Amino acid sequence: METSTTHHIVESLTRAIVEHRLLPGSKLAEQKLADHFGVSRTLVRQALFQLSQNRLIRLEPARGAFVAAPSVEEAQQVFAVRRMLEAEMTRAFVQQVTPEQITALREHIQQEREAVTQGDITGRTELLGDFHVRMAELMNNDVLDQVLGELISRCALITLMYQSRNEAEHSTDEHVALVAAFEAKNSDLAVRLMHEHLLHVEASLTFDRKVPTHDISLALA
Amino acid sequence: METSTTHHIVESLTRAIVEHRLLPGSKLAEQKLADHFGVSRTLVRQALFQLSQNRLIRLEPARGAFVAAPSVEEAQQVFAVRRMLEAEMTRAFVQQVTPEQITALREHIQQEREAVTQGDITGRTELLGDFHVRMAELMNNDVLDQVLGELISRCALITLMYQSRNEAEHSTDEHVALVAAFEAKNSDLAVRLMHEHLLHVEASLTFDRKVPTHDISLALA
DNA sequence: GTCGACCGAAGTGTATACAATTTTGCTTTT
DNA sequence: AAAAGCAAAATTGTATACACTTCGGTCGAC
Repeated sequence: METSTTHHIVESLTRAIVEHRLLPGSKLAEQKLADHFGVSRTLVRQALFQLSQNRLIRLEPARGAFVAAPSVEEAQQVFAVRRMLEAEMTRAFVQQVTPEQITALREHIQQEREAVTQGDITGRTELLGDFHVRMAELMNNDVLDQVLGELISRCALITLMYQSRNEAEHSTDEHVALVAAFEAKNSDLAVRLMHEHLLHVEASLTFDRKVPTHDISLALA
Repeated sequence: METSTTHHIVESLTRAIVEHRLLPGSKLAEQKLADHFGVSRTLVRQALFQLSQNRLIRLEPARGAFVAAPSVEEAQQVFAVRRMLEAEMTRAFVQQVTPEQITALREHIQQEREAVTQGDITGRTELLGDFHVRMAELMNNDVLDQVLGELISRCALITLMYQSRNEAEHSTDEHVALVAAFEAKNSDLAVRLMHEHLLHVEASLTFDRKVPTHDISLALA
């Protein structure tokens, strides 16, 4: 199962949603997608089901698929879980971090800076989230990667909608401070910095800008 | 989408796997399942895909679906994540716990005891895991429920395989101690007890009993 | 006797056909 | 003119048909 064709459709739709070429609330009609990708509805339906598991779209019985519009509230819940999980992850990370890993994280931060200065909004959002996933990867725990990866991708949409350039720069600075604490093997400091970092990112999202939507009842609520 | 028929198939297969009527490694042929449930392969495939997302089965391209045989190693990774997440969850829980919630947890523990004394292995495993999910539910964070629920169901299979009655009784006793710490609002103690509790459960799983399997290459390895 | 190639059966992957439901727009009624 | 009802079109849900891959076994070469 799990063919590469279906995967390609998932990737393509994911990019479109994350890059806001498809706005929250948009209807995703199966036949139109099938025509566009040159496949049958079968594969499109597989892809849509997978996207619904990633919370990028919403499936309504007999009505179809719609691009998800994650609420700020939902993002706050995700951040609450991230703070719980990543605080302890950070503590464990500091205890087993190696100089090579420090170097790798610093290289990652360099990429973040480039994306921020170049105004690559999608790239910077992805890289800023990936910093945390990189940490998880370095701990040799596949389950941890996966859980954290899900959490981060789950609020990627809303982060994209709400995060400004200044806030992105601030995040990168906080990543720098975190790595310094890792290098100093100061786990208490690292945990505190991580906790505050996540609070800052969350706080930057609560500015209630208008969320574009096609769902009338939601737009008028 | 997401029809009730597909859901029924998922539930039915889940029970069969969790109750060990289908052993790890067993092949799940689409047509046989379709005949059994009186539906087409289409719905069976949807159900199988969903089960693969829950890690209850493994899908191999062009080869089919097989009941998962989670390794002890994988379970250990899940427990490592649970310790991270639940330690902090416990801290937050104690800060906002109410007397009614204490009562509700004690009632839950009573159910655990009944399942243990009656030798209801499936029931006790589910209830022992549910204690942790109940805590998550009481925190009004849907994302937390869901993430923790996934983690717990993910090692339900292996817990069932490896946990003895004595170990189950021990778990219940630890739940009692935890609730006492909640009631005393002693968050440091509660966090420590939770951490140790999860270590104990994990330790009880590492006895390397033989895992029944139909996968020859794995059986001979 | 063992190894390898080929062929048939079985099973999965994809497309298409058909059924059921929803949506839409027109007509009718008040 | 607005609302309700109805019928056709569009869309989703399910089944089936067909293509392609894998698996087992037999036959033949060495």
